[in-house]
Amino acid sequence: MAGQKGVSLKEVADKAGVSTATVSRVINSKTVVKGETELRVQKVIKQLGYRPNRVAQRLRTTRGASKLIGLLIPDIQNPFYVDIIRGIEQYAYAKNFAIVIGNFSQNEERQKFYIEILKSESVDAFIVAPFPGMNEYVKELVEEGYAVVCIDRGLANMDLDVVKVDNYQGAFDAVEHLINVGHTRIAHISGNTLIPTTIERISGYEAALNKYGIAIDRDIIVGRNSDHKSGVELSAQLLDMSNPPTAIFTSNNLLTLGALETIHSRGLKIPEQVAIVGFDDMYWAMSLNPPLTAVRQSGFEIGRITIELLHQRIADPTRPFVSIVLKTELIVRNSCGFKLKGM
Amino acid sequence: MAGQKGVSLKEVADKAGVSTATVSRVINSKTVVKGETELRVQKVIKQLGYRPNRVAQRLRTTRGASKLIGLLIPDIQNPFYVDIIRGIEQYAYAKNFAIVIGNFSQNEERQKFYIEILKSESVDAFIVAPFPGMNEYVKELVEEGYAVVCIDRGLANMDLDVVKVDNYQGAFDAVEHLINVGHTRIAHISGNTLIPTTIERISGYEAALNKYGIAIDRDIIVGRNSDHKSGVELSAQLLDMSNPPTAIFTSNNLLTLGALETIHSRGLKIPEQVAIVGFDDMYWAMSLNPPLTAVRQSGFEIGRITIELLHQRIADPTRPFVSIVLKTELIVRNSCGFKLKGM
DNA sequence: CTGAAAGCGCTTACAG
DNA sequence: CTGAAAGCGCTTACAG
Repeated sequence: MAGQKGVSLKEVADKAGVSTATVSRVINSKTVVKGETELRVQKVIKQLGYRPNRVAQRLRTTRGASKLIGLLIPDIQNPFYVDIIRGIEQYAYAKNFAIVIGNFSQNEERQKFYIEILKSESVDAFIVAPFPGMNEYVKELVEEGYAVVCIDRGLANMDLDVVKVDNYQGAFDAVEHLINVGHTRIAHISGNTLIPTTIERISGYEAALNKYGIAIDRDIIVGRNSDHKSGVELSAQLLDMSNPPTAIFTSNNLLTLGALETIHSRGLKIPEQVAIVGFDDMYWAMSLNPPLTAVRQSGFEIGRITIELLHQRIADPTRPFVSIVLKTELIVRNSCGFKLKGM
Repeated sequence: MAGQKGVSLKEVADKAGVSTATVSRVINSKTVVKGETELRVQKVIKQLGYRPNRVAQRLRTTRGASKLIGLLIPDIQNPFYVDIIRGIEQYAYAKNFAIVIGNFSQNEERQKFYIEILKSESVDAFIVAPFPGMNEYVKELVEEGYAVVCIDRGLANMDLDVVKVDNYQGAFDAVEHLINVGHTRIAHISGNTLIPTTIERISGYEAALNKYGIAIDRDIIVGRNSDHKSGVELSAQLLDMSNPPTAIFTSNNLLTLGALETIHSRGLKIPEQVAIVGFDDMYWAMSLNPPLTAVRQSGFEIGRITIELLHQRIADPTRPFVSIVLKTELIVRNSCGFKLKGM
């Protein structure tokens, strides 16, 4: 069980013939240390391969300096969040931050569980895509003085820094593309309407139809959850209509995959028999048949910006809240068809 | 920046009129505390909403009790590893363990970086899918007395607990299925041959061909890296041959996706013009067109078993090393075609 | 510029 | 069964 512990500050101090305070100073370089002393200490540090014990550091220092950030992710199976994690990590790597990930699997209870764990691990700050609705737990975090930045969506009951994407515009672009290519009967499979993101995408969808004078038909706007199963079932429901849509706009990647499964299982041709465009690009979207047309939101970029905001917030807790809204990009591949004559 | 710190042990002790030692005892319940005292302390704990500070606990306790496990993952974008993470997490959730993930992106330098970070975070133990080849860093970990369990592959230079899948048999089954269905000219896109897994899959491929008396043609066994790009390029190379294969067996999910991209971009029909079976199932494999036939290895199960082994190893560091080999399952969907007459 | 000392929040022999 | 005390490995006023 044992295993030798690492070299300690004290050992370095002894060997260098100085106090631990001095060694600590050269490591943190906050106060001035005489050049000669510093060199001597540095040498011993190198010699002994000394690495500060972060646990001890964290116990000692006040919040904001512990170099540990808690990351609360709704679903690690969703590639969108994986991209965000990668963006955050990139920065963490460079800045010697460590990240603890709590994957709460779209479960409020579990979100709470991870918040508790991460608190008792003394994280400096939290990055969270909050469980939808009134989120008392995340709200509490802020009230307790933690730096918090939200991704993908904010809180219903509190202002916060949030970095997200222009969901309205992204949805608008997708649907406009469908219209440009000749569709008029366009369905929308939306997600969990407790999530603001879902609502914004519905608005974008409706706005595009309005712009082109296409009446909105509530029968072909369907939604339940933002998951694969809903995609499978709702697309089936749509396709079963006596007057089925010729095109579907899906509100996220899981829904898209579900719809695709249904469409293929019925042997329907895309885009000839039914066109599809989805929110969220996937790195394997061109391996699909046909390659999928999709609204890309850069999770990586969201991650990068998020951690920058967090950094600022730790440095200045009084800075006003900001909302960063990134542009989406419509990636046109082959799942919507091409412009039809005369439309 | 501040934010009140949580309630401390001392506060609980004061309010309950006992020493901190006693409070600590009721929390860890290692020694006997008088029923009455215990009740009183429990009540105060509840009242104050006290939660032990894990950082302080970790600083104090010897290795093996800190409830923190380091997880070294080669590529968080690969859904196989995501499943493993989920399996591990499930258990962590139940046992009040916390997990720190280091995603080293197939980069040895970065693997080392994370090992250092995790060490200085005083993790109890490591779970690692080691960077291929002689892995001095992981070896060192073991020598320093950390509990280590490997996933997917072991170390070339040291015996260790490892949990993996029967790669040989999985590959064999895939290729045999291709043969049963009528193919004789079967190519193999393999991966990084430094990874034992890759080698085992090649063996399985060859064994299946041998069993049915099909000559092995080195020209159609191609391999470079285990990534998407290699899949795109190597499949193109195969398809460009004057005598191209009628079927391809790909060594992992990324390779499969890459090959699919090439096949679709050439407008080739699957399975009529080229059949494909891949190692690694993906949760969206049935959304592909056609739904992909694949060798499933349960990452979730691997994760679950891994953490159990780790638990045992922490409890008994002298237990002999074991290698757990899980079965794979061939999921037959529609990418290989059906039995042809007369074969 | 540097050291002695206190203390972060715990756990664990050692006494009693 | 319980408490006083030491100590895990650091950092940071406070003196000098």
